[in-house]
Amino acid sequence: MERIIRLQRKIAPDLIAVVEERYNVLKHIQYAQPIGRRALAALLGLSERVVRADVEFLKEAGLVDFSGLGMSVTEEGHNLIAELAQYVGILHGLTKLEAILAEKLGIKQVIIVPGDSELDNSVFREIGRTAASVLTEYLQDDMIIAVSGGSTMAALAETVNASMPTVTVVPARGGLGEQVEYQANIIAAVMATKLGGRYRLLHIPDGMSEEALEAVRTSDPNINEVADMIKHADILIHGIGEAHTMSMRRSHEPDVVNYIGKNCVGEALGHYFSLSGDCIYTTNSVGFRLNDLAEVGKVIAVAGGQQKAEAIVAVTRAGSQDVLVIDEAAARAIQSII
Amino acid sequence: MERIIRLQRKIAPDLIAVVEERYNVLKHIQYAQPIGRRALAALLGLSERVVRADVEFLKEAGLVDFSGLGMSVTEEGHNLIAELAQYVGILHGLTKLEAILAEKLGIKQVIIVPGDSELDNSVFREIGRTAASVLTEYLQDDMIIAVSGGSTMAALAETVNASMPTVTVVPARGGLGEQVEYQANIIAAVMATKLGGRYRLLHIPDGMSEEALEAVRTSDPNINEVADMIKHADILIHGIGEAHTMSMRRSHEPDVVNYIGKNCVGEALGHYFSLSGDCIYTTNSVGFRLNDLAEVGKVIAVAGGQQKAEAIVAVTRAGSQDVLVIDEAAARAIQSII
DNA sequence: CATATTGGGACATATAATGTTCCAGTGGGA
DNA sequence: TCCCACTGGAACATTATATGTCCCAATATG
Repeated sequence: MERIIRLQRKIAPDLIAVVEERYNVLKHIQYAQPIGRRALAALLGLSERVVRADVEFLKEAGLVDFSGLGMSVTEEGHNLIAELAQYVGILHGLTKLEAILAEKLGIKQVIIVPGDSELDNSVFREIGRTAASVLTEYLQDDMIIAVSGGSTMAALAETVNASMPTVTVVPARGGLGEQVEYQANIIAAVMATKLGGRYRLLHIPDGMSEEALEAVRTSDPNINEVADMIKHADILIHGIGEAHTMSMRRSHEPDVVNYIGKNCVGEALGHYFSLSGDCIYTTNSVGFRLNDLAEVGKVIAVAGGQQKAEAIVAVTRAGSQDVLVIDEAAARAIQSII
Repeated sequence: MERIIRLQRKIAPDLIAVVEERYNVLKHIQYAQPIGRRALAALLGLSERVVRADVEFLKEAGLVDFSGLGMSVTEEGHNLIAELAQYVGILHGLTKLEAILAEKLGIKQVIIVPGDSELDNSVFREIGRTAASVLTEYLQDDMIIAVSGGSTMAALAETVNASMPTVTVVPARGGLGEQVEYQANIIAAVMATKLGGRYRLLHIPDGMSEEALEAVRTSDPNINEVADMIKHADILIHGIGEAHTMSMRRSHEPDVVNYIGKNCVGEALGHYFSLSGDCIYTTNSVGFRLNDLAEVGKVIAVAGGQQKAEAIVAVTRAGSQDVLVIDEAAARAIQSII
């Protein structure tokens, strides 16, 4: 069952919308029968003509009957509703969940990729691809895109597929502590290459002292330039990490790791957040800072896996994300904790 | 699995064509990769633009890659083909089977309703509804429709749903030996009422002697009139019966029943046919005769259940049917005997 | 270097979806 | 009994989408 629906979503994603709509229409007729087209349209929030097209199909399929009083579902239609319920339940579950999470987390749009990226690597890649197509959707000429690091972002960059020669990609923050192919610099370069556009890099390690930072800043004018581009990026697209994992990976001092582990659950762009969404700790670096958010056009967050549920909640509570792309496992885990 | 596909066929039948096409395109790319749009279009027998729309979708879904050499399926696409194979196999199985049977039986169009009408009553009704919509498709003003008797035809008549006030419905043959609601007369009346049209009846029992028939004919001018309408009907729509069952039901003489049971397998419109399609025996009655077939516009045959497989083969071999509506069980049984 | 094929792009046209409006019936309530 | 608000059916202009038909620069292959 689940597998078929996965296939469906992959090979014909627009079809599920049709199925959902027809099921929904049928259900509403059952609920309010006998009911007329106009009343039904008002009930469903659809235009009369669209409802008409739907009910004409349902009539043709023998699922509804027409009479002078209005439409009503046939016995067969009644049976079908019951059967369709669980089918559409799974189908519709995610889009419904998307709406719920969007409201609860205060995000404009939540996109849930079916499956579990921790168990199924194809789901992981699918998150990347989905986020990439969201990005492509917003892309326009001469835009500046800021990207974070991380394995998810790396997968995303690989699947970007558009021609945007006038776009510039920059890393959202310095940070050289990680595996090289997951560094923001590399990801910015990869993405820019895929887009046929330009990129600028930031060669600044995470966690430098204030003094050292200042010294590098003054000695290298490129850094301030890039930092300024980051602050006014048109699109910021970033991953979300678990606070503890990230603090370990970044080799912070043991007491800092401890402090973060005790107080924080989520990390994004070098900021560590508590579950309530407060920024508890920030690594020293050049680049994006939390109060730059207001200046940025669109913010797209990407993450997957139920382990990251708390982290996702923390980060989304902290700032105003526009789009959140997650997998089904994360979505369900989030639903259970908020 | 089967159930979901049944739901799909019911709630969104046109969508399965899309799935099939995309699967087909994907499969052909895999077979001939790397291949270009034009070559692929030629291979598939589709127009270039249509292929293009498909591959653009497949590309967006990450199932194919484009390069200067042509298109090739990604690893994910490769995996998906394997998964889709069985899904589309079932989906496509029937339409493929329709084509096979149409060719082997020499019928213009075979329509297979999924399921087994012997086991599932909804399938039985679905056959009726499907045949009714085929009928509606061909219906035009002032047409004369000849109908046979039988339970399948009764189900069909109930589901007819169109407004055709200028249409006249007549029974294809006399025949009063059966259950009243399954008689051709009643079915003609029901169907005419559903269409808002007229009907004419034939009050002649099956199996009268030649002399008696002649007597009734001369005494009642109405009979010859209706008989003439039948001969020039625009649409003839009839059921198919098992020879032995029908001969019993019609209370023929014991030796006739025996003769039919030994030599015939199929019955339609009072004619009994051998498996090879030869007319072995004909009940005496007024109305349609085999050599009237040429005069009739469209012939639609309807039947269901695997028990009727041989009967269907016999009847379709006998005359030129235009459309045959059967259920999946019958279709598979037919496939195994031809 | 010539050639055939590639993907990408553009644009007119055909087809389908949709918005909008009207109509003749027909129940139910006054 | 009459009126009114509702029904389904139909029509038509408008919009959106799909499709057919070219052309182009790039590129692998000989």
